[in-house]
Amino acid sequence: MKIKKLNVNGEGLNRFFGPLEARIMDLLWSSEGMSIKEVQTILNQDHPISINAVTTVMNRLLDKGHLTKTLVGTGRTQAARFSTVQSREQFLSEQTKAVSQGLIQEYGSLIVSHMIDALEDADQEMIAKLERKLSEIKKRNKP
Amino acid sequence: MKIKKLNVNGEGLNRFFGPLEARIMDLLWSSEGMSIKEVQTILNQDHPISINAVTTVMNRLLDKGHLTKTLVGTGRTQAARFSTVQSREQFLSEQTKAVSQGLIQEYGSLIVSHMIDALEDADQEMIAKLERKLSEIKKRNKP
DNA sequence: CTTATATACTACATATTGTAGTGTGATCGG
DNA sequence: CCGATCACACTACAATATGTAGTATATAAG
Repeated sequence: MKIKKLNVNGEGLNRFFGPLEARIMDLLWSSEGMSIKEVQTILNQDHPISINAVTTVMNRLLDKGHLTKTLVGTGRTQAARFSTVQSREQFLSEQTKAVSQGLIQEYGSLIVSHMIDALEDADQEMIAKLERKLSEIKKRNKP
Repeated sequence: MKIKKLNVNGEGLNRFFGPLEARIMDLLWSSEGMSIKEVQTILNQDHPISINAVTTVMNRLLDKGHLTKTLVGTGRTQAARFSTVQSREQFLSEQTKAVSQGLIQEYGSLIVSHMIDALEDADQEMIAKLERKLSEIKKRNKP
């Protein structure tokens, strides 16, 4: 359930998945589980996609441990529901944590500097949050 | 000269390059340029590697813009020197900056939190640096 | 029993990376 | 001056990841 490669470009889930994989995960995170057919129907509204393509990719996500499958009914009425294993929040948290830890360990102050630079253009909120966290750490480390 | 994928696992240059690519870049960054043969000779001391493998990978790094080639002499005495385009520092700075910016833009406070958590176990020095940077930003933003 | 449906299995295309075989041009030794 | 040798290029192949599609299977409806 851990991603190996991070797409440096690309937005949102595309950082962790291929384009089709990302759209599928997105749909499943926005629902309480869907059948392959349901996923295909929705994706097909954007641009034509075969049910086979969707099936393969969903099974791959299953193999990788990102999805689980629950069989409901049999045969023609069988509508296996695919659901995500982690919530979107859990997933993003886990992945970004792994990336963060790796980068900090590896590149330390270099990353911190860049992060700060990136923060300058960003939210005041975030900077405030950073300050609070910092003072927490200080309190904890040298009491 | 921008890396597309970041290997979430792996150490050092292996985050940005494949294993062989990384070893080659490392050698070239530790020298003032080397010929293919020189690189192969050194790599071959660790484990056997053909000059062809080295040649191909170095030419790929050339194609990607990570290396430059300067021809010296001709024929059998021709020893094309391959050198890095950027210094290791420039390269790492550029790449980590790209990654940082992307992550901050995309995941904002989530990344900040994880960074901070990762920092807790890390250097006091770095935390101090972070504080200084923070107060700089504050001064600049609300004077 | 035939057919439609939901899904699986298999196969193929592209990109990336590591590896190796063969080809080419030039110089050196005899 | 001709063949061996060297440095390098070009091409090809394997493995992996991802997107796509053809065919097969199981089952329920009629």
